Amino acid sequence: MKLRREFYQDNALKVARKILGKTLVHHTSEGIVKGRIVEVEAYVGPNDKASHAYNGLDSSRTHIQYGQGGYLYIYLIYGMHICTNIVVNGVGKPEVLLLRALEPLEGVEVMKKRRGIERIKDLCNGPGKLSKAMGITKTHYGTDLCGEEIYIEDAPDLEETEIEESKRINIDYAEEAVDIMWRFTIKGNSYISK
DNA sequence: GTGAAGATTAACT
DNA sequence: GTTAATCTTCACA
Repeated sequence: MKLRREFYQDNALKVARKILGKTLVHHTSEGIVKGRIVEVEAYVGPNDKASHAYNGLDSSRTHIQYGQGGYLYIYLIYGMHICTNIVVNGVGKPEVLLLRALEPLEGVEVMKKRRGIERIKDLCNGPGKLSKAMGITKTHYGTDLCGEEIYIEDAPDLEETEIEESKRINIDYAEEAVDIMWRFTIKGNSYISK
């Protein structure tokens, strides 16, 4: 069962809790790959210094964030890694969720081939890694998650006690925003990033 | 047109 | 723990 548009039309912190445990699906020419979402971070612009949309910045890169939820926001970081984000909330609300880690479920052989490694636990335990393993590239910027190529499959909601909140990672430049607990993980899952 | 910095990763010491 | 790899984007002129 594919998640509908309504799922994404809510504030980032709520959607982050709901999206944990759901399954990201990508239909590619090499086969179908699926991964369970076990770690996300919320970026709530324009008041979040760590967000690319901080201070209401609406450039060609961030523009997709201002549209309605349920679309992919993709960008290249450090010249070599792809980061995959999901736009949430309504028009005029630049809020996104950064996918930080997945638990590989299907198409594991394809992931191994793309990543060039064998250890399953290392396939998707980081933003750049999961993007490569899932076959997501810059060309997927703006892809509609309510379409057929990439979407999220529904799964039962997790118990509150299974969700762990913590500080976000690698945003030291964001001053006071570094202490906000906007990273959400599934407690005890061994596929989350280091 | 130019320059600085980054929501990371892997391979070091 | 430290560092190189590598290129897009933004801010300014």
